[in-house]
Amino acid sequence: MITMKEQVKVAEETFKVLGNRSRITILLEIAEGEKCVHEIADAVDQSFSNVSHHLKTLRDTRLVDYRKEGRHKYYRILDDHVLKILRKCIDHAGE
Amino acid sequence: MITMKEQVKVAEETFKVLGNRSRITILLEIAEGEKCVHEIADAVDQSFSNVSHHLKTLRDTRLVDYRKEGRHKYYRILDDHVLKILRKCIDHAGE
DNA sequence: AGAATACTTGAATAGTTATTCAAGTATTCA
DNA sequence: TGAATACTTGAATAACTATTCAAGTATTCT
Repeated sequence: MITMKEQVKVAEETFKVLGNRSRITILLEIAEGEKCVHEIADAVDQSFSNVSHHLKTLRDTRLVDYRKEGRHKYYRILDDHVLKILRKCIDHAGE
Repeated sequence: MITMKEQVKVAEETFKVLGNRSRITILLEIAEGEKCVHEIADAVDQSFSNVSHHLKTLRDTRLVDYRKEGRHKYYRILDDHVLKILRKCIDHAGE
């Protein structure tokens, strides 16, 4: 049984992760279809290394996942619910 | 017409505000019904001043609003949509 | 008017986070 | 095996954020 306090903590962490423009952009990019790291870095126009760091954050919070193929890692959304929340918030911003 | 980039920026700001345990707790507290600052401070067990600072952040992002009555300020939720998103995320955390 | 209550604000500081750079690992290809 | 590609990681640092403390404003009460 998870307590309310723990739930709030998890929610806080999720919002912290979403509260960053680079990570939002990365998530929206991956949501289009799985992409490898340099494709993501190109799309979001950020350094390779920085994107890799953000991907680690997104992995650690189980928002994304990847599939290894040769020397590439194809990232994809793992938490559809959080993606929905992200999209809702973006839509809400456009009112 | 608001651009996608601007929408992402607004969403980022909203998530930043939500990505803090004190502010989440304050929002949930106010959502129960309007409360004045010292009631909120008692309920969330934080210093008066700190709560006031957080309320400023919540006001600035138009998530809360207040009604003045004598020397009290009764705070209430202004953005129900964001409250819904918060609740969804908390519920999601409890799975 | 003066004291008390309710709240805000600004400055200081301690802690956190984002970004860059340089070095590391893993896999493929010649 | 060695070079190249794809990605990760750690350390350094710069920027940002949360919290506290002290001082400020506004309103009420006597």
